[in-house]
Amino acid sequence: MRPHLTPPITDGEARTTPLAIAQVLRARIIGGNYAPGEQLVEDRLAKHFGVSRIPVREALRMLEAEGFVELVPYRGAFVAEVDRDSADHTLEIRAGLEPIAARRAAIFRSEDDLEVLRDAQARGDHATAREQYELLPSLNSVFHSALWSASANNELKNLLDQLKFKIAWVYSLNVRKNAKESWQEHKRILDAVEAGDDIAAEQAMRDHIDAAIEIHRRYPRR
Amino acid sequence: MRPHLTPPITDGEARTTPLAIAQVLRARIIGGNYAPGEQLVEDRLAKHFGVSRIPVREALRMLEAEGFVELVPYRGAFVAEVDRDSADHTLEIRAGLEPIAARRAAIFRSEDDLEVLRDAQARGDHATAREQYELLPSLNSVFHSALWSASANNELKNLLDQLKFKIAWVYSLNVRKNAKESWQEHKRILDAVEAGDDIAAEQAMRDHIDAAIEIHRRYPRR
DNA sequence: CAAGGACAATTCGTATACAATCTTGTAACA
DNA sequence: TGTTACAAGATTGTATACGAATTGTCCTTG
Repeated sequence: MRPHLTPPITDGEARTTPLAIAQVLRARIIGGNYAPGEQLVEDRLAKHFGVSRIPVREALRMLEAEGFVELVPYRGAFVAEVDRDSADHTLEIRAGLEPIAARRAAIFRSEDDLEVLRDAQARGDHATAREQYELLPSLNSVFHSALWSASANNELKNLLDQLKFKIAWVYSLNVRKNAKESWQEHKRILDAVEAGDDIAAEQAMRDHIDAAIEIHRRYPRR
Repeated sequence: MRPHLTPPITDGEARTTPLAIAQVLRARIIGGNYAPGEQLVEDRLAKHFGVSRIPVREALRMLEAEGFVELVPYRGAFVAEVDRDSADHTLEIRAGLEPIAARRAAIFRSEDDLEVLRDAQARGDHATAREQYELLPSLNSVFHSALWSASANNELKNLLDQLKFKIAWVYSLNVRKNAKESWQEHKRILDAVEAGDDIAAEQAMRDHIDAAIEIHRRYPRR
């Protein structure tokens, strides 16, 4: 399967070529390999990945929808600029949506959801206690993703899944310093979700996001 | 410009062919011309629009990002199903975002923004008083769009602009009965935005959206 | 008669080729 | 010197053609 280009596209397992290309490009944009505003020339990318321009174009369309590139007709694709303001704006959107997810999760969570949340929480605590900070970003991602799934609102989950990459981009440089507080906040959210207390879950998540934004404001990356 | 296909694509002015096709398809999906779950065969659409499959594919990618179609690799594009739940879920997302926009609008609105808002409000009141209900949906859209612009959060505006179509889809059948109350609520929002009272604006918008959801729940479309 | 496999038909995936458009540099002109 | 016109180069837009995956059908086989 995927006849022409298995070698260059290193991504683990993407069902289609455009998806694989999009993942690589997204990771590079988040990782800062491309300068903001830089043009992504289709032909160059196509040669780089060893494919034709068609799948590259589709990948760029996906990244456009996620806000990582801007597509200008007859001009090309340009890496989006993430200035201080647009970072704030993205976090503000997150602040509007995550509390809703938490509230719903407290109502609709299944036993399986709780399982995953408890597990992520335990691993997070563990890693924090041992100061294995490099593990935290992915554990954090697991915790939040599990909450979105538990919210039983698929549109919301999809939206937050998309935002996730952008938030990762925003946060990319300053990994949150106060890991311990962060996982204490998670604990509070988890407790509320377990108890089925939707109001408390919403409030706990609101506090959690606000704290993250506060930290982000205090230690600006650029 | 747009060499090959000016006649079939009736859209007003879209800069590129895929955009024009996407607009037509979106309108048809919202308008109920395609059954939910129905497959949109690229070849058929291409012939219908008098273009090749390439621009059709790009249009479908856009609609996928907006949640109107589902793209399955090697199977095709299918019109999304909007059941009762997913409609609720979309409205819930809106309920999370619009109050933020209103709060920010109260802080950042320019004199031009206020101009547009006052104008929309006046026209809405006028149309309501004369019972010209057919004018209300577009005026309502103008009012809300102006608020999003005034919020000075471009990411939020883009997101709400996308959601707009889906919300239109959700509401498509039952135009809100109580137009008068709706525009009284707008008035309250506008007053708060004019006064620069961000807390009041946020609360007024929250009430407005909640009322809309309540109506929607009371008069289900399917 | 049910289960499994070969095959055909349909549809998507993408490589190639060429047309349309935009940008930039240059030269003629006021 | 500043401005416009134009041509060349680069890049995107899309039509065509063919390869690949999926699905359904019909045949075989136990």
